Amino acid sequence: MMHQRPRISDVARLAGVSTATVSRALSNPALVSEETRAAVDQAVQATGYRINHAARNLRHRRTGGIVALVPGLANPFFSQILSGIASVLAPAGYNLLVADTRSAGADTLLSYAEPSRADGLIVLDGTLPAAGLTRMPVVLACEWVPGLIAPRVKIDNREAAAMAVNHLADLGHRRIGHVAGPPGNVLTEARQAGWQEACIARGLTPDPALLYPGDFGLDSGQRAARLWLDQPKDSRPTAVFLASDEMACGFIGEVVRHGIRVPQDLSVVGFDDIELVAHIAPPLTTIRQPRNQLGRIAAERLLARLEGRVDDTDTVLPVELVLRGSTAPPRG
Amino acid sequence: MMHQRPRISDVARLAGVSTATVSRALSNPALVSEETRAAVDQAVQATGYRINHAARNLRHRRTGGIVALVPGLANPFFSQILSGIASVLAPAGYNLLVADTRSAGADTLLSYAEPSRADGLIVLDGTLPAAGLTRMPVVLACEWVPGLIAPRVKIDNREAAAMAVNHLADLGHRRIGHVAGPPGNVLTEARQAGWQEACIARGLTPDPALLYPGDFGLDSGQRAARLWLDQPKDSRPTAVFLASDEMACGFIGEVVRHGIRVPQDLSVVGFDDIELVAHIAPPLTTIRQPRNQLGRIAAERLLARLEGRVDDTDTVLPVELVLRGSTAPPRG
DNA sequence: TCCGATCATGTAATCGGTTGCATCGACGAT
DNA sequence: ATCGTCGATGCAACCGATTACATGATCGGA
Repeated sequence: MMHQRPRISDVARLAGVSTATVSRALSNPALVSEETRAAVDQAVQATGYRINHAARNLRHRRTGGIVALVPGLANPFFSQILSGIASVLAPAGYNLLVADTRSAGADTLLSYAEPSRADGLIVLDGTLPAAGLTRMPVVLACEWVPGLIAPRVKIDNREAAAMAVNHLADLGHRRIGHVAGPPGNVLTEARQAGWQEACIARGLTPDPALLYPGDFGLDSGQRAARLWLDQPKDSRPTAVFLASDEMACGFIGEVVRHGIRVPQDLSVVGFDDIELVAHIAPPLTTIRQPRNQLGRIAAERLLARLEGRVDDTDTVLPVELVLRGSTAPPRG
Repeated sequence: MMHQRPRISDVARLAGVSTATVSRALSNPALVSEETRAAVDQAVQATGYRINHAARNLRHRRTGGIVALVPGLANPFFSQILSGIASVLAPAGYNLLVADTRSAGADTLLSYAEPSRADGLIVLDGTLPAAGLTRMPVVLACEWVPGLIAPRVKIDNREAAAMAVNHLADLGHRRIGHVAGPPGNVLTEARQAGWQEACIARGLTPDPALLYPGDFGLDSGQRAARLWLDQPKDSRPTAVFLASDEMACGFIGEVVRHGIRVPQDLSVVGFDDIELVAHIAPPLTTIRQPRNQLGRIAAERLLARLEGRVDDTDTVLPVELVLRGSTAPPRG
């Protein structure tokens, strides 16, 4: 009678060889003779043997897992990056472990950065403490932790913001507002700086009255819209660049509800190009980030690092201004 | 000079006890004396010892991981369920492994259902073969595999569809269309059946001309809209119930682009209540699914199963019809 | 004073593969 | 005929923690 699950020694006994030979036949077939290989294969079939990963990993001193630290799993923006990551890791034989940095305590998170839990880390959250992340190979994707030396895969957020502003300025807008991301976020800072610099470069004033707080979420876009609606008509911006598409949706939804027409009365540019915004009314003009590719490249660079190819350079992916229906020249 | 990472024997030597005592002090402190515990704690501090999970798991014959099989990680619908799952698993000390059933071969997927890779499985994809999934504890969430005996956490899709139809019928609509999900999907079938039955119950005819193919995706909503636009004005439905919010967005975007006004010319009801649809113009009337809760409960039931509490009943969560701006009485 | 119960701790087997080293036979070269 | 080489395989020591069992100390009770 067979015990629980068959072990390698069960296969060895049935094939009439040692466990060492079975192991070699399975993981490096070139090392064993043709006949032995056949005998082992048949014994594996007969017993229904499946390898025990825990045992193999213990011996190999690796886990076969990669952790992705995500600030908000429910966020469609990050899930598309995750999708890119998964599409690279799965074929490479790695497990993708996902941890939400929002719903876990700091100690829990750091426990993911242990070599016995995962072989590497992909960090999508720039607000984590750099200290805890140095114990294993790390790649930063999209966001990044200031002070942490590790390869980054990202876009040029400053330049991207400038593209948005330039587009609006080209249309003739002179007062271009900005709804920023959450305070302290590296993306927030880069995009806001890009907005400021581009305004100045075009001879426009990035007045504080044109800057609205936000946090990338839908509701904060709505709140920004209320602030905009409360401003006197002749001093409020005729165009707004928002640091995320979600905020842009919240913003447009709110102003439209108050009778404002987009783009006739107000032009709006978003950021990210999440799938949905091509289909809302009006379709959103936005900056497209190659999210899937971003995830894929981050994963590839981490794998390269695990194979010993160390390369601390940053990868900067190109963005694209997608012109749709939410922008037009100002009235008058 | 310390070797690589400190092992339990390093701690033992420093504390002047055996490895067994260290193990006990760490995992079951009640078993050791006060002084020993203090000595061990101090030695742990001094060495910076962290447990090796692979070794512990090998001995315990468990992995500490739960796999979620997701059809399309990038889909915001699923990522919210994942978020619920993660919020339960992390505090319980389990790793969440995510695998995208779309981007992996069948053999790869089945390899996730091995006891040495994970302790349990949460299946969000109803199109998987039941055969491979029986090797470990499974819970089905949202979608389910027909023929697979395992607890299901889901909503009453028939009833939910009926709620949508009844709402439209109450408004006075007599021709109510339906854009279905992908063929063969269990949700597609249940929702379509609910639409049919409710129509009949209200004395309406679920004419085949009122039924449009779809696949839950944005584009298929757009395609359905083109079909609708091509129909003669006096025979096309005055209201459409779509099996997903994404399709509803694609549908509305397309008809609005052709000068149709929602809800004046056409009423639209979606399904899911993904976050964004509250903010588009017009805000979408839809069926809300408690996605986060769905994930949480699925995870809790799996954990219960892992602790030996077997319970094969289904959990049916309540849905809610959310009234917004995309529905109104028909003209005339 | 002696015995059994109780508590703290150590010894060593165990979880299940992997792999360095040794062994052995066959074969080509000298 | 002899030696060196090479290919195939087995032996046994790992990887690092857990835990059944054994041991020894302590203590209360007879």
